[in-house]
Amino acid sequence: MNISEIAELAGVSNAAVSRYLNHGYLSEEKREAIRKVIEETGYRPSIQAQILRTRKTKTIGVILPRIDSYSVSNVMAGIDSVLEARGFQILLADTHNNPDKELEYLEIFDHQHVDGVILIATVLTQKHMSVIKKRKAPIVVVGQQLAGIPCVYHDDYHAFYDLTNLILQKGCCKLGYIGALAQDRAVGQERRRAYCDAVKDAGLPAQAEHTVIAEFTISSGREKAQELLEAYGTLDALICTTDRIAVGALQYLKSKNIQVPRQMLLTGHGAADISSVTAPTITTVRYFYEESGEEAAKLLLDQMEKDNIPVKEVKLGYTIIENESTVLK
Amino acid sequence: MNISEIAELAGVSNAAVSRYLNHGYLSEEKREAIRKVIEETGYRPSIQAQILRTRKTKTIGVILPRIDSYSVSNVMAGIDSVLEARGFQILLADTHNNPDKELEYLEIFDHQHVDGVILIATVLTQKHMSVIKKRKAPIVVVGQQLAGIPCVYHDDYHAFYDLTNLILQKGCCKLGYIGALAQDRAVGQERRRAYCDAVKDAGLPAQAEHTVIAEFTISSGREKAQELLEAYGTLDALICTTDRIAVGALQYLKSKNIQVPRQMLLTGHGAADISSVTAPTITTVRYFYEESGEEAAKLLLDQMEKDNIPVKEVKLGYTIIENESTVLK
DNA sequence: CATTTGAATGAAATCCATTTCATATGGAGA
DNA sequence: TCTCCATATGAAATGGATTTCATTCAAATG
Repeated sequence: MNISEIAELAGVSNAAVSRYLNHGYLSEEKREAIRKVIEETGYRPSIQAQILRTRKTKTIGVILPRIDSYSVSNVMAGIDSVLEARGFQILLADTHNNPDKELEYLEIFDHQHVDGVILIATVLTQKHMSVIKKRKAPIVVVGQQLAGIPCVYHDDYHAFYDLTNLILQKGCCKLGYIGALAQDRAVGQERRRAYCDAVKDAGLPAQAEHTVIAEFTISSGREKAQELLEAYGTLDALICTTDRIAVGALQYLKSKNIQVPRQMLLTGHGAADISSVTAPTITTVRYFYEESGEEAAKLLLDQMEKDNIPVKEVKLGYTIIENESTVLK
Repeated sequence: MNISEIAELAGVSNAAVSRYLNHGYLSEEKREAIRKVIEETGYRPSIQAQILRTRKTKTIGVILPRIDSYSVSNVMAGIDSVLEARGFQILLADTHNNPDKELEYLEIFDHQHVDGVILIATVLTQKHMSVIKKRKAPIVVVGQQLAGIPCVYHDDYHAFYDLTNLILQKGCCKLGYIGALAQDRAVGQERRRAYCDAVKDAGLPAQAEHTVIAEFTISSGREKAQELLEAYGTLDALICTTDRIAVGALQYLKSKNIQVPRQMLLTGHGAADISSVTAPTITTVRYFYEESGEEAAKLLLDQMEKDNIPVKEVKLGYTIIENESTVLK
């Protein structure tokens, strides 16, 4: 069943059928005749032929570090809900945390395939920058700020500045920070910078030294908490860059009989279930992952539909959720 | 840059270039000439044109209930790792728990788009069955057994039969079960059936009555635990169909000063972090989600590559992880 | 030596829609 | 009455590959 057969059955030309499908000039009689034939035959135009001709795939490529992550899968849910409603398909590219794969997929997607790309980024190298800037198809970056590129990111700096201040206001003066690798600018650099600025602004510059780097796991949190405490002696508050790390830290503190929050305050980040079920529950920061996905999808659609619009960089807020681990009774 | 231009530059016909790309008969000289021209021009054949002609998209559609779920995103990671390695792209369809959407996407994917479909299923209606059976393109169902359809599923029955027996062997005789809606055959029906069979086989048929249905949330677990205990009096063990529900139940028990495991044993399912960070930690069942995704992808590829192969139904095992909530000191 | 057989090749058909171009018609405006 | 314009229409070109078919030539087989 192709357009020619339909045309023949309806007694019109190919062009007429195409006009029917695309709402072009067409008399009422022909329109009706074609409608009838299509209904009877159940004809559906070949998407591939349409793509070949129009170069519009109605498909968006999403490149992400790993799908089985709380934040990423939530961003994805947001992206999907917007694109789905607009009739776009999603091509998924999971890089398994391999930054080279990101560039590879960008290249694959670029090569006549998708109408736009959303890149959920963690590490952005110099090479990324140049590749991204050179592309023609619309792109939106999620999770990292990238000057001059449309992006949606979280306010890591102020989230952690506020969080650190919250701790300082409780009277703590020997803080420690468990962070992440600096390669990840948002999570590794910005959060740490906020912690350091906050303690310095509070007149406690020495505290800015008390930082270690962990992986995003419970066991790493356990190890790094130990490392931190052994290196800098007893602290009175521990700020962790993720909930998982905070849970690991809590496990270590418990094993050493250090009471939270009585002897030490503790915070995490992410507002996953995990921080609300420990004893004590852990103070954390909520980001708006799903919303960031939605926002990114909208930004992308805007770029695709209108032309000559300004580059938008969207910074999303956060909510500090204070739980038992920072509340002194 | 299209194939004709390359052909002209290399002084050969279109067909020769196509043969070069597809490893057909070609003399060494022409091969080299074409190679050179392609290298110089950076030519890449149009994927869309290839698809139009060959009807092979090198794309697999994955339909799932929601991506922001622990189990689903892990299955997805498994699917991706296999397909990625074989050069397939993944088209994602998130139904947001709407079974009608599943059929819709199946239809969309069917309409000349993907080489195969993986359906991560929760609810399978009669309509699903008939639609699935009528399809021509290969399909694999994950998470539910479907006689006569290639599928990969977890051994829900034996997992919960074993788990219930584990509890019974500890001397418990007043059990309760918090399950899920029967629409979900694997999670709702099979697990409950296993619980009921186990208590009956142990000579405690009355316990089979002690069941309620919850949603997959912590708060629902809290409510339903209350409901169960208020309806049937004090029990000595509670079997929950997910870790989240178990965590909710634990919260309720704590609020009532019922000691776990001293006064009541408690189990969950899923082996997510959440069951390993509560106090006490909760005994749970691990499924092999990522492996199920991998297996499904392999099954699909098999179907696509070989013909006339038997329908395979793959049942994957489980591991019971005994934590503090069932260990009496 | 006659005859298969296999490798090598290009012209043309094919996949299936959209779009351009040329042409026709009826009505509005000058 | 003469333009001009919007509507209506189909033939043919287009997008860019793969595949069939016919043909050639050389080597292998009997």
